[in-house]
Amino acid sequence: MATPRTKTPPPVRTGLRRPLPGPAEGEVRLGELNDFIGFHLRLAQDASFRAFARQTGHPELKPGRFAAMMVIRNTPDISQVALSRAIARDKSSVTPMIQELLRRGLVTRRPSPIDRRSMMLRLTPAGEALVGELLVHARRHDGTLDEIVGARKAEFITILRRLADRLG
Amino acid sequence: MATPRTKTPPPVRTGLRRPLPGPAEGEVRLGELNDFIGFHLRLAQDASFRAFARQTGHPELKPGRFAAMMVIRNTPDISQVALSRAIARDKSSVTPMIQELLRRGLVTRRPSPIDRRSMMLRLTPAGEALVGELLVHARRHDGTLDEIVGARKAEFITILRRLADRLG
DNA sequence: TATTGTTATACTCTATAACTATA
DNA sequence: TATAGTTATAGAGTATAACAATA
Repeated sequence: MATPRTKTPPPVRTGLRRPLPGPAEGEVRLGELNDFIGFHLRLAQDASFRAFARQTGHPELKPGRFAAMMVIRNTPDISQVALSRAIARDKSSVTPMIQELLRRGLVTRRPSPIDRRSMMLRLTPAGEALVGELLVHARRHDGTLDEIVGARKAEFITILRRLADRLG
Repeated sequence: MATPRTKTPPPVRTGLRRPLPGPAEGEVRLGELNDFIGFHLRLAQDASFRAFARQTGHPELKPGRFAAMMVIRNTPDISQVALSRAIARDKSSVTPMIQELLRRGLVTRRPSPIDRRSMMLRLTPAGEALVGELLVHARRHDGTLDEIVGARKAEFITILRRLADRLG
């Protein structure tokens, strides 16, 4: 307080968050939290997200973008609203996302000839290339998850899907 | 553009996000995304989070706060760093969270007699009361999740825990 | 009337880096 | 040297509401 603080330079944002240590053994007691599915869902999703961001060499492209590009790739000429439903986000959240992908030359937008309100999205060749590259990392990442999940992968995914479906 | 837009009033933030519709059947093709654990983890976590926020009558208290309060309740005199590890967040993320809980009279902070750098956190009676109340909703929420998950709940949680542990 | 997409607006969460005080 | 906690700073993610164009 007595000494004037030197001006803080803007922190460098790496976008690559380092892994955070989990709770140290015996350090804390979670109590009933231990029985809550929601709590563990959050921790697992968070860890998975971080691990993916770390492993892919593209810290600027987050899993959310990757998922959107995958959907566009698998459903060419999809509209923004349909995309927003597929990734469970509001359409107003999709707009800036698509704008970024457009700016980076990864997707194209063409007006639909059928419905002049809506736009048809497609990946550009650059977009296809990037998705292909990210897919390598995504597969490796999911391979890691597979090992952790074990033999019951299909059942595990079924349950996750059921959760997402029924809670919507 | 031609017509000047009337001044937009600041949007009302409810904090209670409405449920978003999932992908409509047959509308999109997710392709390989369907096999990725990470993708379904995200959708399930997101849906669970929203459902919890909707059901509890306290839109101002998010699951993150609830988890933190539970940890403090179960581990009285825990330090902020230990808490940050328990909830897998950086200590700098804990500071504003604790400040909010302090301001609202839900926790107390006392300097540790052993280590004068660290603070001991506890719930106030008001904090205990709030946690107790939220716990009712959390239990109901998790009961819903239980039904969806089915008989294999224990195994399901074990897998989630393993994911969080090994990906850290 | 309803829907697609955009814009204005703004909140929440979270992190990094530097800093102070202790250890 | 290392750790506990704070602060300055800032980016990512996402939402609500109103709007224009179209259905």
